[in-house]
Amino acid sequence: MQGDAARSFRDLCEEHGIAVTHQRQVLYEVMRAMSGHPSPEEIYAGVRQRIPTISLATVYKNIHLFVESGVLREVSLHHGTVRVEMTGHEHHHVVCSKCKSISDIDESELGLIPKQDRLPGGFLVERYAVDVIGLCANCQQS
Amino acid sequence: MQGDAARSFRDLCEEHGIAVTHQRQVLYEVMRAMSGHPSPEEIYAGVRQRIPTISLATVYKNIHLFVESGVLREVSLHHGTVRVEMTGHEHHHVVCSKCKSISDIDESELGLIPKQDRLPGGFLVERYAVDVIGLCANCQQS
DNA sequence: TTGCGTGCAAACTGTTTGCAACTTA
DNA sequence: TAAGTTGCAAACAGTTTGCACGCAA
Repeated sequence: MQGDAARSFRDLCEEHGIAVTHQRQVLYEVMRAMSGHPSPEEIYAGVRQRIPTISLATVYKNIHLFVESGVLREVSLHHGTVRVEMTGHEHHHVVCSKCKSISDIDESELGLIPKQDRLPGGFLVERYAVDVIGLCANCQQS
Repeated sequence: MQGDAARSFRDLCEEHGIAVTHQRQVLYEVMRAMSGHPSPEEIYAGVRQRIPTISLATVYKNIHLFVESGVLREVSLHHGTVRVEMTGHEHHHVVCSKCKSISDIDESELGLIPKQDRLPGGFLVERYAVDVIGLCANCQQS
């Protein structure tokens, strides 16, 4: 397992021509293990458990690098800080407008979205990001 | 026209129990006249043409107020700063992942999205916000 | 008149940058 | 060894807050 993850990360770096450093490897593993949509601070806290001397600046620099490489995806969720998630299976987000909690929803649960590859005007579609906004079960009570 | 806008703004304030100040009225009119998804700074710049002494803090405070009242909607678009838009006809957003430009797209142009009022788990849906992410015509050339 | 709203300045938060020391390839 | 990466500290941008004064109701 460890071996597999290490290998694929090594490959990933090779693909994108970036160096394999201890920090990056741990960052990657920590983010893999984190569910949800962690903020840079949360990732920083996680990595610090294994590399106490890591700098927040390094975390930011590598988050950007990973986003550019396509390892991470930047998620835009009516939030104050940056949130990221590992790129993986297609899903969308359910956001409570009151408590701001976020959960994932599978595309199949949402009902099929009629996707177009190209929009009038020549826009080339990469993906659709759907946020379902409303009230979660808890917040409906108040 | 002027009269209508002033009247409806007055009503809006009454509905929400907030005072009608000169600043708020101008803010509202300026934002109405702005197309797209202005940032607080842009709104500030616009209002300053008519009230040069207005404070940025006032702009922020009233943006929050308007968002809470439902006059404005906070838009979440892979951007560094807050963006808002007037609430009005339903539309979604097309975002270029390279140059970060944003344009609106009407729901009808997008193809129908099968909307549910409730999601498994009891989540009560208010609305769907769809971001179509990809490359605009310009950015495809490079 | 009373309380809400404004403007100012200072504080804060999240993020970015410059640079010397150190690792990776 | 050369190029890329790290950690630190300082700089920044956007946003928020506290408070005295002023205006709407």
